[in-house]
Amino acid sequence: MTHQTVGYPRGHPSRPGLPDDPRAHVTEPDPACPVEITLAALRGRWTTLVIRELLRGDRSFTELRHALPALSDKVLSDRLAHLAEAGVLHRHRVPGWPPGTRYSLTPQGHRLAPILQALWDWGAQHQSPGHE
Amino acid sequence: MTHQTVGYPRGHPSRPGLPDDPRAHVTEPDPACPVEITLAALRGRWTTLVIRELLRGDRSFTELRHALPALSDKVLSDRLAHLAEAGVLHRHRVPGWPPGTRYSLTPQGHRLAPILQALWDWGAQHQSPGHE
DNA sequence: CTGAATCCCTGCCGATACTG
DNA sequence: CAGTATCGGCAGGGATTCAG
Repeated sequence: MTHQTVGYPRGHPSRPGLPDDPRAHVTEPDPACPVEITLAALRGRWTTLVIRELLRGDRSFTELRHALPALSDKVLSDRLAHLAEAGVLHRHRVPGWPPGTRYSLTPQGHRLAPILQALWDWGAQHQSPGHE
Repeated sequence: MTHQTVGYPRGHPSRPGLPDDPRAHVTEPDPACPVEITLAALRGRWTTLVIRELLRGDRSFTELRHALPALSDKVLSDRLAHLAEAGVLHRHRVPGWPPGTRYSLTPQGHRLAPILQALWDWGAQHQSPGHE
């Protein structure tokens, strides 16, 4: 997926990174676009479910597998690696035996909560009127 | 992609569709999840760029092609069909010659603006500290 | 002008099996 | 326990071509 978005019709002289921002005027998908960065972080099946689990507190690999039984090892591993690289979560290896790793959201990851909330609200509005 | 998200750590007794909502507790991807519905609407390369153009006003097929030169007919057609089905935009055929079709956002589509803004802001925060 | 049909190629997802 | 390696299937995206 790729994006380069945002740009309110009416003028907000200098909102953070908006219509004034040159990046809001790109004519083709650009991985450096902030919108794309965020959507890239959220992309992938299971991704938001993993984030939801971590919003409730830190978790181990096994706890995540238990919370999402239909999620395979490989995909969970992929998601965790992806989210770690995206700066959404943080790995913490616990020394000793049995070897353990805890996963917790970074501050940046916690800032996804209102976004997920907004996505939820839009989708809920969409289905309640039942226009489709 | 699939999601079932949202769920603030701290208790909000009855926010719209949140931790209290049973759908916030699903253990596997569900297309009926509001979060998934929204992400599905935004999914696809070029999708948010098309929405951005329409946020600035209604457009014709050709105007969109001109605004996004690297976007092929087929993909633009796909995106418009997808967004129309998602309830984001509305087709309006103009009778006469040359045959024309105008595309404009639905009210639901306009409600994506703050979401795209939020996505932008998160992504901008992400890259300014330059942690990657 | 506005699309739909086709073809190919790539990347994601899932299952299975294997290491530290 | 916490992953990685590999393989196959399938859907998405782009170019080209054709039609209303």
